[in-house]
Amino acid sequence: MPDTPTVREAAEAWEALFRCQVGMMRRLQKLAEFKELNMREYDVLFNLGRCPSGSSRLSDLNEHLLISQPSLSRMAERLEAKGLVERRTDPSDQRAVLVSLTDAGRDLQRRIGREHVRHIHELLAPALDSGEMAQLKELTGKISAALD
Amino acid sequence: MPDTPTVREAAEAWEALFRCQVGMMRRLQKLAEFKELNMREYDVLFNLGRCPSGSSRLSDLNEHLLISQPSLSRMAERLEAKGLVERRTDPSDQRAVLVSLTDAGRDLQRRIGREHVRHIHELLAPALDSGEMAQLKELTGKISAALD
DNA sequence: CGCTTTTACATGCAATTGCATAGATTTTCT
DNA sequence: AGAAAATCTATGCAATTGCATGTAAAAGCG
Repeated sequence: MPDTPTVREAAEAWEALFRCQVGMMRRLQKLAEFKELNMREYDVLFNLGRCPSGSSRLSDLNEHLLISQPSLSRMAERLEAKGLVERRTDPSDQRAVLVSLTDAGRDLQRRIGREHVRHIHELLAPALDSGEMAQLKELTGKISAALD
Repeated sequence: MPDTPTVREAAEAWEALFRCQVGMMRRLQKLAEFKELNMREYDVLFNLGRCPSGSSRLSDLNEHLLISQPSLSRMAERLEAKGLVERRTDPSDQRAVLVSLTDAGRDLQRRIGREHVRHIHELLAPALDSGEMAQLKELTGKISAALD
């Protein structure tokens, strides 16, 4: 029967997850697709890409990232300078800035994304079978859900 | 029967794991235990703490971290200046630098570690039961193993 | 409605980071 | 052994980051 976890069990599960993430990241970061855009910047484009409305406030975007608010503010500036995103004041809240992908940004995100996904598959497929992938997705999904 | 995973299944599992990690990190980073030492620095002390020999080459240490080699080199400098680690040339390889925890470093790592583990438990326990923790540990462990 | 508090983003500035490279040692190869 | 290649760390330097703070707009409140 599912027992309530001990501190040790939680710590060991987290450590394993963390190490796994570091190991994956170390390999993924070096790949060619992140030559022109590093993972942090790609992550911004990726998050914008899956915005239902097509645009997002900087502050909302920031919730999904590990970087600080000032850092994101400046990254948005740089991405705009590269022509990958557009920034405009939110008409319904003059304080806020809405960011959205330009066509070039969307293209680049997709191009990098395809390579990225291919490499993820290469790294994970030897380790887990189809059922285990589903388990991992479910377990980590539960944690994310519990954090909100 | 365990099927070989599709690209999509791998991508979804990875995305779920990644999001989970970001969510956890965002919460953990802000906590009081990382006021005097940020997570990256703590991670260095943590890795040194579990070195069987008590010390590690910078380059070996670097394998477990996401930061670059020059960045670790300078972080070691700063940690030494804070009296948390010691650095000495590896007698068996004059190029290498062995880093080890000082007593103060070990104490600080343990003190932070206790709080950290407590908070990890607080975040994870509502999400997963004991058996699920074990599953998560095993799945992520398999991935880490496959990466080597 | 005025006044305080909160929220959202930008900016000054010092600290940290990564890239490219150098310096020193070890390893490999012939 | 001797030359060439690989390995390990350090450093110059520009770019990025975070912290503290500033500015402007919105929300809350008596």
